[in-house]
Amino acid sequence: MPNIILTKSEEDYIKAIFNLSEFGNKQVSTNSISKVLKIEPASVTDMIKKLSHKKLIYHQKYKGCKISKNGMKIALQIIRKHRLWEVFLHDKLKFKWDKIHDIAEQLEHISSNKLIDRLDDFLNYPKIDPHGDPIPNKLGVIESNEKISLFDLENFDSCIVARIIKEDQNFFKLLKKLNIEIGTKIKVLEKLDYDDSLEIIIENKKILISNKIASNIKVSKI
Amino acid sequence: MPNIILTKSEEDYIKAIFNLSEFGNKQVSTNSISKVLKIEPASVTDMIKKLSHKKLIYHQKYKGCKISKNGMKIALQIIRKHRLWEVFLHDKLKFKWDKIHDIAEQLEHISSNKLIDRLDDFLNYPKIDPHGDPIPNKLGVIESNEKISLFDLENFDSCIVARIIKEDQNFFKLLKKLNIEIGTKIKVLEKLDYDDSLEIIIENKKILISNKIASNIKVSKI
DNA sequence: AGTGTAATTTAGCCGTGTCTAAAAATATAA
DNA sequence: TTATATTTTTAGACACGGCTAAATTACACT
Repeated sequence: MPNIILTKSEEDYIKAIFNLSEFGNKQVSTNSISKVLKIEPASVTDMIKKLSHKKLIYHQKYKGCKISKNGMKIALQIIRKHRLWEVFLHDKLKFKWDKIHDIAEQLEHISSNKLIDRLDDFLNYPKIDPHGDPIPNKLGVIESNEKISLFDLENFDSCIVARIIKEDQNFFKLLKKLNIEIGTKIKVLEKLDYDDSLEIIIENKKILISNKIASNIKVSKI
Repeated sequence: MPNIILTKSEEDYIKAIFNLSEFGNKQVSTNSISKVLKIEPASVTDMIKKLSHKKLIYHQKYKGCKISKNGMKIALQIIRKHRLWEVFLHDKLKFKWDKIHDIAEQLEHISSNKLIDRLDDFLNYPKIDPHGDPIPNKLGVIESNEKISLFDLENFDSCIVARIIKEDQNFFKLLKKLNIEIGTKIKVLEKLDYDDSLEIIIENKKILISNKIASNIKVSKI
């Protein structure tokens, strides 16, 4: 059980590295971290050294880094906090699901285990956040019920939107405009050969979405 | 309406200076700030210069500082946030009233006006926090219903504890041990001439408390 | 295999917010 | 009123987490 106190910056890096690592399996490049955190590569290198010194990641010069067991535990706790706060903001404070991310980004750095456990209890131990992302439990375990991507459906399949992969704020806004959110029913009409975009029906309206959009929407078939 | 973004440190100083200023009336010494924030006087001087430059306080060399109109507005917003979060922690998450301060100390720095307004609504626009401290409204206005200090009661007066003046964590712990909290009924038996301590009855038990304790407990006479 | 480009690291700088040590101003007491 | 004590400020340093510019390494392509 690592109980190291990290700065906000360190936590941001650990979370970013974890998110880029596909559950700790992939080597993460300095540049990719630089991009998601909007921090220059040179600065990223500095922080990589620091986190590597703290044994939260492994680092091979010029070869990117890999998150350690302890780093992963910490990342999962931060993600847990983030997602629980999102549930609070959405369910209790009635924020719209596309407005909660930035505030949760701040709240995730509040440090008190007791606080987060009580919040979890207060919210009734939710399993997913308002974007459909699974919430790790106290021990960092994620109940993984991986959904299929909208892009992988066949023509004429119907489905319910289960999860929105967090791209960025613009992606949320776009989905809002298209009336797509968790629970929305979608029917696939046709996957176009031309550019792999998808013709779908939402609430009796036919629309076209790109394959990029489709692959970031996870669904359950019905 | 000042909408300047301040760092956590700057906010801590503004709050401390406001608290020491007795509603902006009193000149606040460098040393007193140093003591409450546990930061060396030399560092305090630096920050005073910075805040003075931002017109949040006035500063005369060697003569301490005074909080400005804008500084006061900011301080009141921070205090509002702090106290609303305390209500949340106490009423919703069921934290004991003597455990909430430190967590609220972190939460008060979360910056989102919308968040705090929704929280206020969610909590049903509370007028006081769990320590009995009044909560400023959106405009920074405090509904002041100043209570009398326990120390100022006469022999054989009865009262209800209305407010605990925030001294420090030890004071809270002490009161907890004495079974004194907001709403506790107290009867004064005698103010002792010898050292101004007070003999009081709580739940049929006679105890002795110092004048320092008594003067930091505000009550309503019954 | 050699070379050019992209990724990464090093080196050196800067603002923030802290510190210590010493100097200056103010307050207090003889 | 003068000496002493206390408070406050100045000066100079440092850790942190950024930056830019330059050097180095890795990789991809002919």
